[in-house]
Amino acid sequence: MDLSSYKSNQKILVAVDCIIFGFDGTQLKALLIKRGFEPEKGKWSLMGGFVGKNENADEAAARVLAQLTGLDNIYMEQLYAFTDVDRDPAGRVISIAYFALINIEDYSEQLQHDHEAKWFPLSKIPPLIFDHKKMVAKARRLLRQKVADHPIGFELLPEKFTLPQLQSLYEAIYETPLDKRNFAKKILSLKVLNKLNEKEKESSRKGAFYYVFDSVKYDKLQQNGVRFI
Amino acid sequence: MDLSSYKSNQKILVAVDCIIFGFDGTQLKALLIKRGFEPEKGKWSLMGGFVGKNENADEAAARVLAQLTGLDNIYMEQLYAFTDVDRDPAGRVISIAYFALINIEDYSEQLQHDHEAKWFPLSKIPPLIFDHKKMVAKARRLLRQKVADHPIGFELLPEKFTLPQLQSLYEAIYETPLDKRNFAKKILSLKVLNKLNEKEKESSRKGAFYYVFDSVKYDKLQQNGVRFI
DNA sequence: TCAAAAGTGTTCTAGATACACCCATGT
DNA sequence: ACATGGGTGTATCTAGAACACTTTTGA
Repeated sequence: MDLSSYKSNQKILVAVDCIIFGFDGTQLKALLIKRGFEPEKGKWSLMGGFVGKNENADEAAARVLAQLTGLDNIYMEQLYAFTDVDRDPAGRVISIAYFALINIEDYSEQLQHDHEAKWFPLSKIPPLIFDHKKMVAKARRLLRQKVADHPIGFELLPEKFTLPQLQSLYEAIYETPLDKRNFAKKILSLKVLNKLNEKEKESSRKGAFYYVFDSVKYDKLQQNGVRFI
Repeated sequence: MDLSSYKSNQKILVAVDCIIFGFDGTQLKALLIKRGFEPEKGKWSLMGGFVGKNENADEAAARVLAQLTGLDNIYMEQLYAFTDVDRDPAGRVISIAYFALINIEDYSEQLQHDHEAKWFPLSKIPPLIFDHKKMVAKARRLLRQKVADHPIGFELLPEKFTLPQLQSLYEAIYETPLDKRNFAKKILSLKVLNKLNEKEKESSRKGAFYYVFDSVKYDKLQQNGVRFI
């Protein structure tokens, strides 16, 4: 804190913007909305909102996210505060960006229409307003980094998932093919997945066993430090 | 952004606080100041200040840091935005925390007195105001993480440093002893240090060769991804 | 000559990578 | 019967960990 009194300092609008990632089985996607008001009305944008009087930024981000997706209890994390003086042409607004991971299937079509929202593959993000492109890029870097040693990839999948699904997810995140033998070996060696006695039969004749993430086993491991990939 | 107009939303004071790390050859330390104004006057605190009308948070943090240390061009990075509603009892203030690494020798005694500032070993941080303790803890986690794959440890040392000095630094950061043979092997295998034909003779009879970090060599390596430790 | 820190090499182990075939099933 | 994707094991290589003695030199 500096020596000047609180009163003489300038107050600033504080917003949150959410980079919402989803995975459709093949591609990693981000949820964008068509901005409904000026400035930049009609342009693609991240979902955002202002931090209110009686909430912190985490709460504001959760509120904004619930508004758009109808979902609660989403995995979410603060990414970075974007504070450039002219980032918003309409006035001095800083934005605290959050990144969120959701299971794309949980997201209702209805809300998609209500908000003119759309999922875009990361390779096909349209031009975005303000500094939102930077936000997406930063979120993507954090996702890669995080997913290597935290069990957050599962947030992007249904509760029950198959190893091939999980592998596709990692391949999408890292944009690189992985060897399925080595992948299975590595993931299963962590012993944080429980195999179910049930197969997913949509995508192959043979069917692939479902697994679920076991957070209790993970927590026990956690002490040391885990590498997921 | 949300549908409500900009005007109806609440503006908030935005501060920056700096966690300043230094290394004295043995211990990792943080620079704290005795707060000179209310609330909490006289308590230990991080160095901070408000974000002004015509600067972004990075600039504000650099300004604050220069005020306290007289130093420019310091390694600095945004850490996290702390936004809890009641974090500052005097009003709604959010704080964007920065962490900075300085060479402790560059820091003048004079300024230390001017600001009633003092270096504290991380194991002996006194009670701090507001949420500053959380800030320090978070900064420390980031330092450990960062230093593993970015060449920032050097920021804490003089330009010329010896391998034993560098090793002590890593030992202080990770709070664990390291094997000097393995350490030297690993660090030198990166080939980003240049050995000088000159020895540091203070701390031993034999003397230890000085090295300097070669950022050009590092940049070439950088493409791939490096692990420092 | 001895105390104190610097410097240096080898072996072992574990994890990462590369790689190819059989299995189950629906059509 | 065959096409499709699922599942599995082994050999090799590389990086990290463990470990002890010699060198230099000022006092």
